[in-house]
Amino acid sequence: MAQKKNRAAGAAKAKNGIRNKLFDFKREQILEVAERFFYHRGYQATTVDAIAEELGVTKPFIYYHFENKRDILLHLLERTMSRSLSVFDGVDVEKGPPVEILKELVQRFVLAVIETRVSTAMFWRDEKDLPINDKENIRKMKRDIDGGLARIIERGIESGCFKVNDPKMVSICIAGMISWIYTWYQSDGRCTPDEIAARMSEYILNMVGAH
Amino acid sequence: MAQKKNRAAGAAKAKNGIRNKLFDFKREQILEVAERFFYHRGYQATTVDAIAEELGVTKPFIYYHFENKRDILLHLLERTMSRSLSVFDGVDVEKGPPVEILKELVQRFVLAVIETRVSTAMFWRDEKDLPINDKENIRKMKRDIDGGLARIIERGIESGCFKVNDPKMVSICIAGMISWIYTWYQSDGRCTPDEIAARMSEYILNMVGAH
DNA sequence: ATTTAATTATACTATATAGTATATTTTTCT
DNA sequence: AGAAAAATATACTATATAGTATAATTAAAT
Repeated sequence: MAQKKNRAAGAAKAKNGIRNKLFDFKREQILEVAERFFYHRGYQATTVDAIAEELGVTKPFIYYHFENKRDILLHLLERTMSRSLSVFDGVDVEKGPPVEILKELVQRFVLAVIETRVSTAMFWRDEKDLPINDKENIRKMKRDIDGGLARIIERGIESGCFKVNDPKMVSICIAGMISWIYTWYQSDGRCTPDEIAARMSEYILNMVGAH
Repeated sequence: MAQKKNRAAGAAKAKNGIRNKLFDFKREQILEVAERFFYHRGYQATTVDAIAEELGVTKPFIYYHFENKRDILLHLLERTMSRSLSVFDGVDVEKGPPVEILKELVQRFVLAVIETRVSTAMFWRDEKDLPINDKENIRKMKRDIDGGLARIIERGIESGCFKVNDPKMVSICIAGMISWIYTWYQSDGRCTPDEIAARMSEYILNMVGAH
């Protein structure tokens, strides 16, 4: 009959706006540190104590703000997912010139991966540490992204501006090539994010035989 | 002054061929189970006890054949690396028609990734669990692969049969797109490995503007 | 100001697990 | 067969770490 002691478990009350903002702020701080640590050391190898120490607090502070360790990972991954899906914001894959739309999507996608590369790495590495239904949730979002790319490629093929077969495989290839950035991008590297985006969109338009 | 008790530490003697083969065979059995477990559960989450139990032996059996847990991971990754590098066997990137060579390399690379997808996943996930100099070793091999691809693309550009800029970035894109296969390939999927290899090589030749 | 509720810390539990000292069994050699 | 060496198991240690019961502190409410 142990009742929950932390706030993380229950929904935040509508009133007390200031307090809730403070609560959210602290959660953000925890997430920021956790992200860094999970990225460099991995989820399993990161201890809750280490996160607490980095923040200058103690473990119960963390458990007051999150239900458990997995809960922290889940929040990080959900944030990354929604950022990735936002690539489609304001873009209607069913209308407009496929070449332009694909180019735009690729560029946005590249920038999103670079921006979220730390959590994207966890995405592909630590997903297995989630409970099954959260895992399924994430898989679905991945499918949505591949599906969006596949649809624009299909339209491009139908309208004759792309010359390529198997839109599904092409879209997986595109998604892979872009996602892969997280394994090699370095902020002090040779190219800026915009340059990378520009080149990759060029390569990808070549790939689908755009003209 | 505790002297090593396991054979894993010392070099195998040249004589006693049968015994060494048996020793190697047992090591292979351990590696096979470890690979499966590391893949599904991750390195950290896999216990040595679990590996032993799956094999129907006990923990000291493992430690007699390997120095420690990391040693097992290291052997798995080294095996994968050398399989990946074998993609270049008998291929001279400095001679012959770039189109044909790139096509051949891509197809081989695809098949290698599919074949070693389990350990390739670990490659990108559990590398961080290795000691620094082993990590550096692995990085070097990755660079060798990207470098080989970049070289053939450079030659293709020089000889006018590829139309694309920035060979280095192109080669990273190619390597990424192919490596990515490990995240989605399923043996009961829609395409056979050969079909995937054929399509990808086509896409990639498109990408570099081959004609 | 005092009471109550929310927040954070101290100090602990329970458990998991890498690695090992030592005993036992099996194999090899003469 | 019997001695020596190799291979494997039993039973243990040491340690790390997720999570918690409870106490102390701080903020809010009356």
